[in-house]
Amino acid sequence: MQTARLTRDFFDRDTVVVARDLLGRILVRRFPDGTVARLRIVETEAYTPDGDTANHASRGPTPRTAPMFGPPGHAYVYMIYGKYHCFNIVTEGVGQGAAVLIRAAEPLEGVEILERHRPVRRRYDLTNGPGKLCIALNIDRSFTGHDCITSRHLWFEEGAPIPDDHVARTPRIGIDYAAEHDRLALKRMFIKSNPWVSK
DNA sequence: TCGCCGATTAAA
DNA sequence: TTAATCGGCGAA
Repeated sequence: MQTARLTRDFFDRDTVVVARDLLGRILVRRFPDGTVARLRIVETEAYTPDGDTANHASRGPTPRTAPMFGPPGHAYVYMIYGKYHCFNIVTEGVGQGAAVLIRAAEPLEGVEILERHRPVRRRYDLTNGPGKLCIALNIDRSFTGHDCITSRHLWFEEGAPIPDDHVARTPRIGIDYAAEHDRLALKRMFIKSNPWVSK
C-alpha cells in the first residue's frame, strides 16, 4: 500500500530521533525494468555528528564520506569488506556529517523481485542485514549522493510509526574499533520480536 | 606508493 | 571462529 513520501524535513533532525522514527516507515525501490518493491524498515543505527568515533565522518570529510556532509535525505553508500554495500540516509544539516544506517527491512510488496537479485533458502535471510538488504535492492556505490527525496528509483514513504513499547535499543554492531563511550551508546534500534531483524 | 583494516556474511 | 576481498585512508 502506498503512503505519502517522506520529505527532506523528516531527515533534517537529530540523527537518533530520525533512526527511531524510521522504524515502521517504508523503503521503496523502483528497478530499471519498472518493477517496484516496498519494505518496512525494522532495524536502524544512528551515526551521530557529536564526536562519535564509530562514525565514518568523525575525522572530517573525505572523498568517500562527502555525501554525509551534504544535504539531508541523500544516500551515503559505501563498500564494506570488499564484498558488500551498506545503505545510509544522510541526516541533520549540511556540514554535520551524520547518517542513519538501514540495517534490516521486511518485504511487503515485490518479494519475488528482491529474490531475483538474491536467491535465498530461508525467507528471513533476504533482507535481515545491511549487506543483504543492498544485494536484494541492487544498491551499490553508484547510489552514493543520490537524492532520495526527489528520486524515482529509491525513496521513503510514511508507512506507520511504531509505538515506544515496541522499540528496543542496543549498542551498534561491528564497531569494536570505536571508543568505549561510543561502543556502549544505545544507537541501534529495532522493532521488538520482528523476525526480519538481523541475527 | 605501501600497508592496514573494516557500520558483513556464510561457512566450518 | 574464521576467511573472503578490495577500496579508503593515513603514513611515508
